[in-house]
Formats: sequence, C-alpha cells, structure tokens
Amino acid sequence: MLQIAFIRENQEKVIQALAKRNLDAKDMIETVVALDEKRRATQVELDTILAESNKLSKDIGELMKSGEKAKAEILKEKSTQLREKGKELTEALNVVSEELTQELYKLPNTPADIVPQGKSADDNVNVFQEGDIPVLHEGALPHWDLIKKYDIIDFELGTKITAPGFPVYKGKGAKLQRALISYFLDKNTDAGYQEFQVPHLVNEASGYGTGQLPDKEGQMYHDAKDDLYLIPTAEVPVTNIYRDVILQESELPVMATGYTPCFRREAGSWGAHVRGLNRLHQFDKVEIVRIEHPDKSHEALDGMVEHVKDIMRELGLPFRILRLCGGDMGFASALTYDFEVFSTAQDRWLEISSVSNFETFQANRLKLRFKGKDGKTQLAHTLNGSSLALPRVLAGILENYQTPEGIVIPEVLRKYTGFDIIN
RNA sequence: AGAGAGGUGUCCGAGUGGUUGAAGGAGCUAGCCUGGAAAGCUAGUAUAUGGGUAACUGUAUCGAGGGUUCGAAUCCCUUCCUCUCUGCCA
Repeated sequence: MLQIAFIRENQEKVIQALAKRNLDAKDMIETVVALDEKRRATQVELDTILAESNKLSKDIGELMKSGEKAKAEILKEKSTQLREKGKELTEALNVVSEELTQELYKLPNTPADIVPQGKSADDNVNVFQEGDIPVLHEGALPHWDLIKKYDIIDFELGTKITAPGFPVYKGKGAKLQRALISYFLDKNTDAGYQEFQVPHLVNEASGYGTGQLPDKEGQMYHDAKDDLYLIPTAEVPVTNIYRDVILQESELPVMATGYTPCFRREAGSWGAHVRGLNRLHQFDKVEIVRIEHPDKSHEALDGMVEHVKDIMRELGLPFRILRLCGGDMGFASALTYDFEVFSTAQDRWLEISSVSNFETFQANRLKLRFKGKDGKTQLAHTLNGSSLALPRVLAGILENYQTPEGIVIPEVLRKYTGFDIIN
C-alpha cells in the first residue's frame, strides 16, 4: 500500500505514475487525501479532549488524597462529560481511518521510472535474449504428448482424485520434479539465500501483508472453516515472516528461499493456449525473497535477474527477459522482469519466472522496517522472484531436449535424477 | 480436545485502582576516568500517530479486543499465544 504521507505531498506525481498502469487515479487520490485530512482533524480534536480529561483525573486523585471530596465530585462530572464526547470522537476516528485504509488498499503500486507505458503483454520490452533454439527432429512433440508417450505425468489420474489442473507425476517424472526442486534450492542457497520451509496455508493478515488480499481474493483457495488461504506462492508465507518486524540495518539484506506447492484457482483464465503444463491449479515453485535497504533494492533486483539467468544458462534453455509495461505489471510491483523459456514444440514463449521489486508497497502493509545507522526507523524494500517455477521449466526441458531416443536430462540435473534419459 | 500456570520495555524482573511510559538489574550508546582496557562514575536508551521551522509537545500502547471507573499494567468478559499434566494422533 502506498504511504499516505507520500501521497499527500506528491499527489500529481502519484497520479502520473499510476497513469502508466492506464489508471486514472485522480478521483481516488482526491478521496484519499480528503479522508486523511478528516482523520487528522478528528484525531487532533480527540487528543485535546483526552488530554483535558487526563489532567482532570490527575487533579481528582490529588483532591481525594487531601480529602477535598466535594471539589473532586465537581471535576468527576466534568470528566464524565469529556469522556463521553471522547467516545463519540473515537468512533468517528475509527470509521474514517477504516475508510482511508480501504481506499488505500485499492491503489496499486506506482511503477518505477523505467517501466514502459503500455496496455498489455504486447507492450512489454524485450531486454535480453540468450540460448540457441534447437532444431528438433522430425515428429517432435509438444510436452503434453511427450508426457503421455513416456508416462511421466498423468492428468486424468489427477482429475480422478481431485480435479482438472492437479496432475499426478509418476516414476521418472516425479523424480525429475524432485531433482529440479533440489537443484534450484541448492543454487539459491549457494548464492546466499537462507532456506525456509513454511506453512502452505496462511491467515488473512498474511494475505493482506503481501498484497494478495483484497486484490486477488477470488484467485486463492480459501478454507472457510478456519479462515485460511492456500498459498498461491511461497512469497506470501516467506515475506510474512518479517511482518511487524524492525530489523537492524546491519541485518540487511535478508535473503530467503523456499520451496512450496502453489495453489491457484485461475478463475476465468483458461483459454486457447492452456494445455498440459501451461496452467495448473497446483504446481511447484522455488521462490527467492529479499529485504533490502531502499538505496540498494534496484541493484538487488538486477542481482536476482542475473541469478535466474545463471540457472537458465546451466539448464541450457533458450530464454528471454522482458521488462513488463505498466499495464501488465502486478498490483504490488514497482518494477518486474519476466523470464520466458522458448517452447520449441509449441513455437511460443512461456513465462517461467517473474522477478519484482515492490519497494515499500508490501513493507508498508507488513510494517516491515529497519532501524538505520542514524537511529531512524524506516520502511524496507521487499523483492521476490521465482527461482524457479517447475511446470514450464519441465515443459521447456521436455520439448527442447527431446530426441528420437528419448528426453535427454540436462547435465546439471543428472546428479539429482540419477538417470540421464527418459525413454 | 480437557485441567492448571503464565504472558510487562532489547533481555531479566517488580508492580493488585491514582503524577507508572512503567521500580530494580543486565545489555547497548555517549561522556568522564585510564598510557590503553577493565572496573567505577554520569547521562541517554520503545513504538505508533498528531501539532510545531525547531527546541519541544499532545495522544495511544504492559499479548490482542471489549467492559467497569473521574482514573486500569492492576478489577470483569472475550480471544490468541506459551508452558506443564491428561487425552488423541502422522
């Protein structure tokens, strides 16, 4: 959530920045600023009354001590009146504060300066591309046919036990999954990220902390009985470790990684290109999260991009990096780079990783701060990225590494799989 | 799931209705002392949100929320968490 003090002082700037998301925020900003003004005025009034009443109470105490009960009674009455007025003002303050918070929740993050203007994915800017696109043999197949041919993933079985979008991985397919998870985690921990195992269900406060709520309410699975949400990404539990935390500047940067399954309802997002592993309700992902000093977060984002690049290189997959335009960026992000792997058999790019800097947007909701060397407490910057999401990496490997003899396992994964070909 | 005990500042720990934002100690920071260090001495040392150019200052916060009262860390209710015992269980 954007900081109200910042909005108050930079209204035009905020409106202009949000315009990059094709959002005309003028009215919203006006509403927010008006509510903020009302809130502060109410608080001043309330504080004055409470201050008077506190003073009276002290005086009453003194009078009681010295036995001047009659005088005390007069003050008591006065104080009661003040308290009653105070109660009304407290209520008014709560109402206006709640309204303000709700309005602030509706505002997405302001895009960074280098974020390109644009409406849709077509306006994203290709900033990097690497890796040769392999020439496949005659009769090469898309991954949904390959998994059947080698019997490594079973969609029908997943539908039987759960529903469409919950595949069952079998044999070498299951082992390859486990290999990828181990490989990713090892790469991340080698780069300095601390490994976490976190709950796969989170409470409402955590959902709000990272910005999934209220924006993506309908996209998460929700257990109404216990009011818990299945996580759509490890970002939620991992980042929320630091909710309501004040770090010392010396503890920065915090670097965390974790593997979790991810659950997404994907309501209304099934379309033409959604086949096989391209979109699932449950999939596996290894996530990296960083908490940074505001001066260093953009440098950190570049570092994360390099890190994911390195993994793509090692896997030998052709990939490109896009800087997302304002219209395609997530609600909470200030700057996002998407990695896409080229799926040769499908002849299209598949999103495989998304690396973002949220600046203070999440930290403001999380109340995640750090105490600087100057003793001042301020909001930290949060960042995260997939390193990596499994299904499309798997799709990329299956399709790009297929040969007439079978699917060759990339060199770096062999020590994890224990086999070098799926046939 | 049941019974009991408890949750106070960075930490330990006092405090059962009245200048208590909170004794005392430890830690930390700065200064004094010292050739240097230790010890000792002195001062400072929470968070949020307002007002003020600033110095400064109002308010709230003793797990959380509500109530009683002129006044609550202290009394009452609800709730969360931790520990111990019992039960259940992968």
